[in-house]
Amino acid sequence: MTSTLTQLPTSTAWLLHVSTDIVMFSIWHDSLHVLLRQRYSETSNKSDWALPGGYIRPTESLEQCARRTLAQQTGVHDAYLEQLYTFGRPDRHPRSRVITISYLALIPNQRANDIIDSPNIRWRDLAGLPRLYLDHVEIINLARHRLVSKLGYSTIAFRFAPEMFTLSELQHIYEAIYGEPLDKRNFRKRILAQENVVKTGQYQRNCAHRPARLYRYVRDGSLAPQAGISE
Amino acid sequence: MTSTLTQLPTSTAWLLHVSTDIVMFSIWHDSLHVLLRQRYSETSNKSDWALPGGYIRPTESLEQCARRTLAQQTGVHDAYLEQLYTFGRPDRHPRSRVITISYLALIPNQRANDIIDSPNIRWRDLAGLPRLYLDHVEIINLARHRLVSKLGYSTIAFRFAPEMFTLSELQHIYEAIYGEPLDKRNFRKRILAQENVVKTGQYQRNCAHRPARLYRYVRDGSLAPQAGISE
DNA sequence: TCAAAAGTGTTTACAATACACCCATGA
DNA sequence: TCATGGGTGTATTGTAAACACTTTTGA
Repeated sequence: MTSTLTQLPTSTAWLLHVSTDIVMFSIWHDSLHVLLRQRYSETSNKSDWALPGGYIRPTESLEQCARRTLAQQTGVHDAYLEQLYTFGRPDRHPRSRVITISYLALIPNQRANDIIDSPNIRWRDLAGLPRLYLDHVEIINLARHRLVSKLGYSTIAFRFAPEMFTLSELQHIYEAIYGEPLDKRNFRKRILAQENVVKTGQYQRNCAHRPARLYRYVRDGSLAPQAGISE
Repeated sequence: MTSTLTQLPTSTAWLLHVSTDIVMFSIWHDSLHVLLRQRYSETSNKSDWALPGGYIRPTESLEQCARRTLAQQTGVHDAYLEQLYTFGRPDRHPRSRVITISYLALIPNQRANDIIDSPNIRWRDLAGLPRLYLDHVEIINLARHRLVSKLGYSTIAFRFAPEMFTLSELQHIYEAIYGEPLDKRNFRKRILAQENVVKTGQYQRNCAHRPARLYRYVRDGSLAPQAGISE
C-alpha cells in the first residue's frame, strides 16, 4: 500500500467487490467430485452451476468469509481450508469488478453424505462438469492441479480419510486423485514409513473377507498450521 | 460469488480497498536482499519501510497492478512476477479495510544495480530488516519460504541469473538462498542433467584464474507459463 | 611460480520400483 | 469351500551424497 486512507487518491473511490469461492472436493465411487450450487441467472433463463462462495463482510477475514459462505450454502462448518489463488481480471464478471480469493476445502469422504442434497447443491464428478459460472472451471482446474501435486509431498490426503481408516481406503483416495492404480505393497511401505500413521489395534467388522487393521493419523501438535498457508 | 451486482445486499456497499505488494528479491554479496521503500507516516514522525505496491485501478488486472506500481516506484519494468498469497485480516490496516495480494518478483542480480538508488528505495539484507509497515514482515517471510521450496523442484533460480552465466555463479545463487554451501561436483552434475542448460561455447574473460564456461538456460517455448501460476 | 577458481569420476547409501502368494472372514 | 479383499518380502534400479586432485589463467 502506498499510504494510509487519508492519502488515497480520489480515483480509488470506485466500486469494487471482493468475494471468496470454495472448491470443496470429496471422493465418491472412486472418483473426485466437487460441490457445486445452481445459480439462476436473472437475465437469461439459463442456469449455471457455480462454486459455493460469496462477498466478504467488513469485519471478517478472508478465511472466515470462506467458512461462513460455505456453511450457509452447504451446511459444512468444519472443512479443512487452504487459500489457493486470487483471480482478479477486470472483465471476469460482466457487470462489476469482482476480485475473488479461491479456497480449497476438504472433508472426509463419508461426511459428504451429510451434505443437504437439495437440487441446488450437488456433488459433481470432475469428469463431466456442467457449464460453469464465470471462470469457475479455471478455479477448479487449479485446485485439482494443486491437490495432485500436494499429494506427493504433504499429508493432505488424510483430510479425505475418517478418524480411523484402513490402508486400502487410503490407497483408494490416492488412486482417485491421481486417476491411476498404485502398487499395494509399495504404497503400504511408504505410508507406514511415516511415523504419524499408527495402528489403533482395532479392526474392520462384518466384512466378507479378512478384516483390515484400522489406522489413525496423528498430527504432531508441535507447530499448528498457520491459517491456510501450510500443509 | 452469490450473484450479479443487482442482487447485492446493500450491506456490501462499504468501503474496501485492494492493493498489491511486491516482494522483489535479488542477491547481493552472497546474501538475499529485498527491495524496500521508505514511508513517512503523517501521524507520527516515525518512518517505516514498506514493500513496493499500491492500490488497484478499475481496469487493470492484479498482475498489471503489481507491475505498474513496481515500475512507478522502482523503475523495474520487466521483472518475473508470481502471485504469492492474499492477506486480508480486517484489522491489518489501522484506518480502513485493505486486502492485499502479494507478489514475488525476481530480477537478475546485476540488474539490481540499475535500480535508482534514492534514499527512499533501498535493497535491504534479509538478515537485519528494519521495522516494517503493517504485516510486511510476514509477507516477506512467506516469500522467502516459497522461494526456498521452489528452488528444489522448479527452475526459478535461473531468474536470478543473467542471459549467460557460469555454473559457479549459479551455485552462488543457490547457496545464498539456502544459506548453506553445496558440493560443487554434485551441483554441476544435477544442473547439467537438465537438458535446458546448454553450453554457449563462450568463456569468461579477464579473470585471474582459469576462465569458466558460459551457459545459457533455454526455456522450451512449448507451453508458456500461465500468468503468475506456474513455474 | 603462485594464487584462485574451474573442472572432473567413483564409490556408497538410500529410495523407488517391480513383482506373487498365503490369510482370515462371511456367505 | 468359495469368493473377497487383507496382508507380507526381496531383488533391482535409479538417484543423491560424500569426497580430492589436476587445469588454466593473470599477476
